[in-house]
Amino acid sequence: MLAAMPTETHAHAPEVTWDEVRERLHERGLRWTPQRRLLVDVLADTDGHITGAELVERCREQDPEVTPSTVYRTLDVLEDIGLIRHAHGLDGREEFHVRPAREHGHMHCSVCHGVWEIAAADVASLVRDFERERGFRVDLGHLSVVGICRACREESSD
Amino acid sequence: MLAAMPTETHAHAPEVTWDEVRERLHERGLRWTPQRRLLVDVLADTDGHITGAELVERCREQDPEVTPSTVYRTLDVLEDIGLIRHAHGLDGREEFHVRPAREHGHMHCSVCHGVWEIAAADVASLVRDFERERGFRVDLGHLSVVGICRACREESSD
DNA sequence: TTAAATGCAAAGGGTTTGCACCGGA
DNA sequence: TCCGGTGCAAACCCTTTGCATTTAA
Repeated sequence: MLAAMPTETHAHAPEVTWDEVRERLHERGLRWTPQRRLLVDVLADTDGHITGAELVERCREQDPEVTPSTVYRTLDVLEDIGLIRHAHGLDGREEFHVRPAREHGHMHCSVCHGVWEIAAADVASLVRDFERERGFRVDLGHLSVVGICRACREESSD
Repeated sequence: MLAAMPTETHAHAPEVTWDEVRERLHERGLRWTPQRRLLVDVLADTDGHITGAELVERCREQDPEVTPSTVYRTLDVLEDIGLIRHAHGLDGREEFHVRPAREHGHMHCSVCHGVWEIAAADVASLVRDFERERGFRVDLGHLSVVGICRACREESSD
């Protein structure tokens, strides 16, 4: 697994940046603990999405003392302050993803289980249509499009 | 939901009707048992979507002898023959739905937890765009759009 | 000091599996 | 008869919770 490395700066300021986590917590009377720091480090190293169980595992690799309960409780807190967000993967499990500079949905290939991001622009007309025709406000961050990716289609000599 | 137009559905399992279930099973050397009959009856009574756990419960209401393992195993079989299909609900749990005459996706309101169908026509341009621009074949039956419905938006004095 | 956070262990909930028996075809 | 299906119980996996203890602020 990757070692924790310096956080990359997010070009387009998300609501909360890694550097701000500590103060965000403090603002709410919450605390900055070694365990939270570890989890935030792990998250900062994560590209895209990751399940709670995987996060638990990665944290424990670096510090076996960390318990699942702490990880899950911290995930809740981090979601509250807007650092991360969760949606559901192909298998239905929760997948957390780092709050992106730009909100986006996910495209899952049911064959290779690959996951790609869907930018707002990619589904702009969908969002617009749902809004206009049904008064439904699409939650892009929760949008999940499942299907078969190009590579897998070609592989199965489609 | 709105009746829609001819769908450009993808080649999927042949449509299976309730009457055909028995013979479909037989074709594969599988058996038609009282438990399967019960589950099929329950499914036939179900409008839209339902979780595995709920199906277990409904079956047991009618016949307490039925066990979860049988229900889940049968659900697998029924999905194999194309009678039902599953996607994931808001909470990430599997939700089965009766194989519709017309394949469709689902729209979930994260406030009231309402669920509506999305017809192929409603997302035709999305499907087309993904196909053309990414070579990605969208699985409409697995499409899940989460957001806030009109009623809930109005209720929160939007 | 003191409430928040942690570790531990146990519970939970939905789903799956191993196995011996049962029963459709 | 034969092999698929069933019930049972236990296992599983991920996640949550209660509670005593630790610790950040």
